[in-house]
Amino acid sequence: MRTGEFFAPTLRQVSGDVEMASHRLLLRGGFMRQLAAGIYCLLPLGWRVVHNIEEIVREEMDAAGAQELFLPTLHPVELWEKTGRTESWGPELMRIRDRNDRAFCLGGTHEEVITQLVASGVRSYRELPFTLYQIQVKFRDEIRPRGGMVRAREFGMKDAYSFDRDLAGLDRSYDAMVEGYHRIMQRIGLPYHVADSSGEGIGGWDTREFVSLSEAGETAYVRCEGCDYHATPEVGEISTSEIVPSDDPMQPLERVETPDQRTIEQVTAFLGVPAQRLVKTLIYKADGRVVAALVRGDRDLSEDKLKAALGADELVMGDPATIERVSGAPVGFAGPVGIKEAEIVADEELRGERNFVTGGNEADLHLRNVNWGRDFPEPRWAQIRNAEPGDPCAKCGKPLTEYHGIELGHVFKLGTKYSDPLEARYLDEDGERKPIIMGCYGFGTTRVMAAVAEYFRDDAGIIWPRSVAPFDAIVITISQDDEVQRTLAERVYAELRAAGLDVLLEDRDERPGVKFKDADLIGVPGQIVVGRLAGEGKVEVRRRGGESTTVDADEAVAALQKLMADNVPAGFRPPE
RNA sequence: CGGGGCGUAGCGCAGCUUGGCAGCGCGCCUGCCUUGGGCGCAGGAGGUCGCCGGUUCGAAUCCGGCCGCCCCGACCA
Repeated sequence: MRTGEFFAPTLRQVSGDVEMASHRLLLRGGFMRQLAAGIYCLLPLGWRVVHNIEEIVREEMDAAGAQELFLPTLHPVELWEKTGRTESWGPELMRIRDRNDRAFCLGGTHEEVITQLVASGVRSYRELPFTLYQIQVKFRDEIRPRGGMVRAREFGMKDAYSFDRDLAGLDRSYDAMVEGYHRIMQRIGLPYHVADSSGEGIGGWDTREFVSLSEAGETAYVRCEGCDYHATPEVGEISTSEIVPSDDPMQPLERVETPDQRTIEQVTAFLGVPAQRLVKTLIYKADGRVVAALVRGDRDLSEDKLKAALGADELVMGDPATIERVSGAPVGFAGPVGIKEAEIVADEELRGERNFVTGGNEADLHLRNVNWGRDFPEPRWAQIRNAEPGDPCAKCGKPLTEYHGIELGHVFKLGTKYSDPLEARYLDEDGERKPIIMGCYGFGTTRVMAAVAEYFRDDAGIIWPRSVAPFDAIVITISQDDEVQRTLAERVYAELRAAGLDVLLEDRDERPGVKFKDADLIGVPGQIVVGRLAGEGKVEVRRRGGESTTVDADEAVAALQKLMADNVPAGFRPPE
């Protein structure tokens, strides 16, 4: 391909509004253009990168035994109603209507469609197990898209679904997918971690995320340096062995007027008490019954952990009416003392706390020197708070640290969450009809492009790993007017292509600086410069972000292949 | 959804406070010059100032409404 006819409009400047480095570089390099908030055109360069990522994913999915298919983007809304996800997804589900006013949505994921499909095609245990996948566009009406392809409303994703007879089969299918994901990440070359996480909008257990490290990443994770345990804060396990009962004497219970002081910040400021001396009371409904969850004022409640502790299928925040009913006070003053109707679940950490401040279950009232066992019955204890940096690791006791990352892959065991409501069943050898056991496995292909650009870059532009690079190499003439250079460049270009490389020939009549800047910006791994040494038959061979050498034109192909033997330039360090 | 900011030439921006010829840089076109890191000189094209309405002799500028985009925050009692 010749640059003169290749559609890759690079930009010298992009709006100051665009903050994330990968976003800026992908726009500047002509990989993508925005059409609307969170919606992007992939230009030839960007599409080549995504295509390369897709090919790696496709090969590894096939190698793991999965079969590719292609499902519709338009889904009848009734199908989503059957699984209750029109409710749980709410406005994130993109909805449209057809000419007959029939309600459809644009697929944000495909559990419903594929489960219904499989339900209609599987009769017997003899037909199981199998795993299906597709590489498709997904639509999610995100509250706030950001970072270009990091969080878009329309994005590319590979989604796979496994169908098994039983849990043991699911474990095998799941392990095969996890293994495939490791191979995909290794082939792409992006450093990554695997973190325990929660089911979010999909639902399930043994959920893990494949995460690319990035300070610009929008998701926080905790990690144990001691045993390399990684998790999202919502599920990260904290050791409780350090909790010791306080031997502070219990002080007499005190009522304090706190007019209009509802939030933790307000109450700490008003009473002059640090947040860790407060206990906040959060009212939830778990499968319909009311629960009061207690955590220390400076902690975050983990709905995932609370849900697990209660063994609940559904957990939602209490609505204001419920809160007022059980607490007898407007929202903002709930507390455990004298609360009605609600089961009290307290974070284990509170075992070690005495004389804390809670809401008073009366308007404008808080209580000081509250103690469990005396002022309210000993609650049910469970770990229901988010892990934070500094918390001891549950596995080895070392303090957890925090980092940010970009979630690229997410694997779940679903069980019968979708096969039950959609009646995807098979007849087992004992003659019994049983629900198919499912797993699902997502991988964000367009997001990977952004994550790679975020990690592999320098001040001049992107430094693509060979595995996903839009081209293998670019041949640049210093002076396009110089016939010797032009001829030699054409020869090297032809030889590189004959060697099976995907090559750009920079044949524009631009000044050298412009060509170099553009070549660095788009980040093609191999650069061959045909310049003043062309008369001697010599060219310069460079690795973007790496080493360079001057060789005889005859040796250019071999020299380039040697410089590009590694997927990523040796000694590469990410910025910052 | 709450808060903040922005919308002016293909791109990046100034002008708006104090109403009076629509500007700058880059890019683009033509010519000359130049050719190892976003050259130089000369000439030129290119605008419904986001949209609708109002005030005014006169609106990019003031007022109202709408649309779009960006950033921050969001069940924490």
